[in-house]
Amino acid sequence: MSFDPPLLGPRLQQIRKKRKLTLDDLAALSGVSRSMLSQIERGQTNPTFATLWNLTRALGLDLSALVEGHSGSARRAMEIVPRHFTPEIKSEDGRCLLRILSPAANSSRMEWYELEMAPGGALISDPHAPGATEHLTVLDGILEVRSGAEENSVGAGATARYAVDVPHAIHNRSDQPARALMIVAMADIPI
Amino acid sequence: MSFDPPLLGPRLQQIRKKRKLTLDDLAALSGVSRSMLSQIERGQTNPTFATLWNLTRALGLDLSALVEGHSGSARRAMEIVPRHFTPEIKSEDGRCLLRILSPAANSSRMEWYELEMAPGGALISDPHAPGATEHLTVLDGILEVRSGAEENSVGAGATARYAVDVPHAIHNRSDQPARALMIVAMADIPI
DNA sequence: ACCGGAATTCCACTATGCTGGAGAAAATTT
DNA sequence: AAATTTTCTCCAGCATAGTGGAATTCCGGT
Repeated sequence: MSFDPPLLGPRLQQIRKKRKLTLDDLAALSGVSRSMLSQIERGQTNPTFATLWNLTRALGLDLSALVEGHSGSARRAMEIVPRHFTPEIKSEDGRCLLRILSPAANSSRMEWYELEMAPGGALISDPHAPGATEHLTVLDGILEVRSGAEENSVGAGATARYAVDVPHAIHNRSDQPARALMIVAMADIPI
Repeated sequence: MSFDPPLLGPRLQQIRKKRKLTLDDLAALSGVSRSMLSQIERGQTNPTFATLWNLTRALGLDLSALVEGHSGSARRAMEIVPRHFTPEIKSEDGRCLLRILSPAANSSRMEWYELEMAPGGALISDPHAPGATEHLTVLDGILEVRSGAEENSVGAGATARYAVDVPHAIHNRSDQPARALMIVAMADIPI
């Protein structure tokens, strides 16, 4: 017994064009030849797993994203939350500032914050619920991020994804202030 | 650039044996030859998409189940995504840069980005799925945000929350570059 | 309309994915 | 223990995945 695989081409081409990438651009990003990309998009070949893997990694997609579509529901106008209305959490020593960016009436399982940390600052946390993860993108400066026993240095533009159902911490051990976006997800998002 | 694909074999064999299937059984179920199944399990070949599709359909699995698998194995504590591995979307005129911060294997209904927009830049979008909302926090500069017929100016530190299941746009009409964090939620988060 | 450059498709070649049958290894039965 | 059956791996051959370079098509400017 065998099953007809769905078309990958149209979706791949849609994504590529949406990102304003040429076949050459994507070839350079993914290590898959221009010819092969063209053949995939036109449904003229059946790519191997390694080729698909390279493609999805380069495009920052999940494998299934090339196979499926999306879905969602409804909403309204616009709310502006001025800076001084944005809730803030400050550490005792004043070196850490967490600004709560997610909405107060937040029914999702995610929260997001802007973190500002002066030199010598630290954010030390106990374990959250099982399965919880954190995604920290450093916008400026350098931060050390620890999850359990593992610690890494994260520079500007880089993103750390780590478990926070274990003790975790963020330190600014440099002599420059740092700024970061912190997303906390309650068990929905695998690393 | 290319990426090493993860091993499929161990997971596939694990599933097959757990279900008490021989290679012959699975070959009949999936239409993939015994030899090929054996080669896949031993990591001796790189299967095509059609072969993988047949396998996952026959086993009643999602594609990603063969990749992520190992649900019982030790989870990695932290992943670091360096800056240059962060997928980017650039506008034609080069004035807008979107960096995709959310993870590739994103099973949540949210995506998040960092947006950089030079003076004169614009991000004009068609409606997303019904119910989708966007949460834009301006880090630096000033941006004009439009949702449907409503438009507002958003300064540094402020957050705009608005519907994106209508035509929407972001403009930088100032003479300074702007930077912002953009969270896109598929219907989970009310404004 | 013409032109030049960019983007995509075509082409021919090599490497390998995939097969069915044979043989080897493993498991079960006598 | 030997014989038999089941399961898996090896083998050789065909089809095609994937490539780099050439040719064609597309697109914007004049």
